[in-house]
Order: sequence, then structure tokens, then C-alpha cells
Amino acid sequence: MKVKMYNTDARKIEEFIPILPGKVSLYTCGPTVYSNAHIGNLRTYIFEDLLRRALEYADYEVRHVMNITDVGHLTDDADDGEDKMLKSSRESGRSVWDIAKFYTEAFFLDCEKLHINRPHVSCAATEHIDEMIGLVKRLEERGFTYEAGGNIYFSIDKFPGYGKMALLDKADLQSGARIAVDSNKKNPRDFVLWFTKSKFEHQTMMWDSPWGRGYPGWHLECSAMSMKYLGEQFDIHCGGVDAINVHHTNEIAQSEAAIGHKWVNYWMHGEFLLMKGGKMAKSTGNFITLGSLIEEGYDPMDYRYFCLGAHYRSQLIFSRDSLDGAKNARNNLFERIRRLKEESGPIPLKEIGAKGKAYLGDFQDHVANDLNMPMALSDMWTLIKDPEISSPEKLAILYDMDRIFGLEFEEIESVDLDEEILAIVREREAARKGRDFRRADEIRDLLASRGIHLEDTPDGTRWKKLV
RNA sequence: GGCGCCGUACCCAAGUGGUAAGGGAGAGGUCUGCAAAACCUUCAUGCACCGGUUCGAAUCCGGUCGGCGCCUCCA
Repeated sequence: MKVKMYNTDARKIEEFIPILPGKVSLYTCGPTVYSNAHIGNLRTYIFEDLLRRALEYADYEVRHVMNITDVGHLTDDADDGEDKMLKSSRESGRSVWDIAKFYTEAFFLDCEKLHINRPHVSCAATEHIDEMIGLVKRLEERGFTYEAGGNIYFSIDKFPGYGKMALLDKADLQSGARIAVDSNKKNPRDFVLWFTKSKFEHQTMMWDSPWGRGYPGWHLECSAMSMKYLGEQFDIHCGGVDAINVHHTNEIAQSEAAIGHKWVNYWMHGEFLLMKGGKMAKSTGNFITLGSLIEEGYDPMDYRYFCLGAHYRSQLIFSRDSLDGAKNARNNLFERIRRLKEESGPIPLKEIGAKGKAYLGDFQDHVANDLNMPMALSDMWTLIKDPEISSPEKLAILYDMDRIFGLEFEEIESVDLDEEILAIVREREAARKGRDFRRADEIRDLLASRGIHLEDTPDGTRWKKLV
């Protein structure tokens, strides 16, 4: 399977060619752990999970590294905002370190619920201060930095091709239009590599450095840690679209300036999840967490399925209506698989017939073509509905497809035996035989109120729990 | 103000030159004590609007209107 993917750097779909045959080095921008991730954040991690699964499906050995940003980032404009970690700490009365630990764990719990595979390496920024200092030193030695007002800045004018990926050369950016430009900067787009002049009181996260006690600039960690764990050139770097213009642009500048050659071969960016009033964002309070969806009665797989329905490079409109659509679809899907499993088990994948192979081939083509999951889902439904394919064959193919979907078809319970419910169902069966339909309906309502749904079939009564 | 993206049925959403995937919701039918489920059928002569290129356009070009993102931490 040859994987093709949209490379933001080239602005087109390219065939994926790894640096080392059969291996992929993958870096994905991780969370800032000062509060719970919202489902918009999670959409991007689902996209990255699909990417990794697709690469593994294509028989690549993937090494996946993700950062945990536990150094404070700013809540607001330029250097004037409050540090997010500090704010969270002040509001909750816990230390910044406790906050980071707590939300890191919460993040991975959310990922687990969504069947997002854990990175092979997840690295905290605060544990890699030495590497970041080392990178700034290299930049200093190569003449890309200057000191002003106590901070060390990266001079973008020293780096030819700055902003190439983001097409910034074409953009007439209004730096300072909405925020005050740091007067220390030679170029408004220069950025800080190392702060020693904190504007925040109670800054607790500080480290010694050759330039004084302080803390790192916010683009540094990804450059430093990705190089440490993946080498000075690696295959794929992912993130959300919002990272293109500033974060990734600056990462490229400082990384390539330091190492003197190309850094990342493929850049992939996930689009936003939109809500009625625009993008989902913590800063505006316009957001929903996975936990709140679960409280509302949604299964995490409803959300994963929902994300599968749109291409990762398209904005996806979130609403209760659209999520309910996904929930119904996912329920129907699981019900069908449950019935298939009751009929038989899967046959070995090798033994599927020509038509089944064709379905699987289409599926693989769609996955390999820049992760077209909507088409992959379409392939799956067509397969499920095809009366010419046997159930064992369908199951075999579905299980294989699920290596990408990650809905865990194999875990779907085929029958749920519960003696108490079975006894009540038998009582109702007796009532029906005696044509006491009033009693039968009473029992049906009773079970319905407990979330048990009954279906009378020619083979007897079946029941299932409603989600 | 600049840059980038988008506008497909009631909803979500694929499709980038060859005559509209898929899912959800809805409608009709079969079955059923009644339901539900299942199954069958149905559901955009049209892809924001106006012009153009072409044998042929949702797909390419120009314009208009509308939406989103980025330029500021941000998935």
C-alpha cells in the first residue's frame, strides 16, 4: 500500500517516501496541560491516530513522539497575557506541577476512551530544559540570536526562507495592528528563545541558563524534543492548522537555522471543529469536553465515528443534530456487527473471495489517499449491505478495516446474558403465549424504563441495552 | 487590511473535467397481538448566485454574495 498525503509545505498531495525504508518517524504536537482538552483538540488527535494506524496498516514501523507542554503559555496577546499554567494554578490553589500532572493524566484518559493509541514517547517540556538550552546555544553560535531587554530573540532576517511553508512572503501581515509589538524586537516577527524578564509575578517555573535564570520560549520545546527522539531530520510533523503560521513557522526557522539543513519532510495539519459561533476555543468558553458528552449519554465511539465522517482537512460542523446522526449510525453499525457475530466468526482474511477483496482494495486505496475516511466508511457500509458476501467474510473484512477505524468491532459483545432479565423476559413470553398482551406490554414498558429494549422475533424475544 | 480555505438534499458529509459516495432523519411497503427491530422501496435533472472556457463543469477561469480560519496563546 502506497500512502499519499497532503503536505502543507508543498501545498499538494505527495507520495510518502520515508527517510529509512519501512520506518516512519512521526512527531505530533501535544496538549498544553493546564485544563481539560476539548473535543476540538481531540479531533486533531483522532486525525493523528488515523494517520499512525494507516502507516502501520501499510506495514511501516512507526515511532511516534508527542510533547506535553507543561511550561506556561500565555493566555492572551503577545507578552501581556497571563501565564495559563499560573492562572490555572491560582484559580485552583494547586501548584503548577500538580496541575500539569493532573491534566496530563486526564488527557491520556480521554485518548484511551477514544481509542487513540498512545505515543511511543510522550515527553514533558519541563524535563527537557537542557536540550532547549543546547539548541539556543547552537543558534547563538551560528549568529541567529540577539539579546535585548534581558531576553534572547531569534532574528528571522538571518534565516532566508522564513515563513515559506505558511506562505508568509505573500502575506502583508499587520504586526502590531491589534497587539503592541515588543519594542525589543528588531523585526516584529522575531520571537523569544529564552526569557529572563518575566512579566508575571509568582513565576515558579524557572531554570538557570547561560543567559540568566528564566524559562524557554514557547516554540523551542518541539524543536528540541523532536530532534532528541527522532533525529535531526524526520518524516512527519503534525498539528492543528492554527499552528502553521506562527508555531510551526518558527519551529522550522529555529530548527533549520540550528542544524543547517532540512528538518521535516512532511507537514500535516488537521482542520478545526466548528461550533455555531465559530471555532471551539477554551479562551472564549465556547467548548465541550469529552466528559460532558459522556454525561449527556454519548459513547466516546459516537464522537470518534463522527470525526470519521469528515475529511481531516475539512472544517467539521459540530451540533447535537450532527452528533446524534453519528450516534445513530454507530449504534446501527454495532447492531449489525453484533448480528453478524451471532451468526459466525470471521474466516481468515486470506480466504476472502474476489468481491470481498475488491471492497477491501477500495478501502485501502481511500485510506492511502490522504486518509479519506468518509470514503472508507462508505466502502464499509457498501460491504455490510452487500447480500452476496457471506457473514464470516464480512466479519473478516470489517475486522481488518477496523485496524484503521479503531472502533474495536471485535470487542462488541454478541450476547449479554443476565439471569434476572432473562427471567423477566421469560415471564413476558408466557404472558404473550396466554394472549395476555396487557401484561406483556407492562413488562416491556418496565424493562424499557430500565434501558432494556425488547424485540420479538420469530425465534423468540431478543433484548439489548440502549446506550 | 493581507493571506489561506469553504459554500453540495432537512442535518453531517465525500466527490477537483465525463454526467451527484456514504451515514442520519423523513416517507411508503412487508412482517408483527400491538410495537420495535429487520428487510425492500423512496429521498438533489441538480451542487450559493451571475457570466465564461469546453463536445461535456459541482469540478477550470472571472465576478458577486455569504461563511470560516490565520496574522495573538490556540488543535
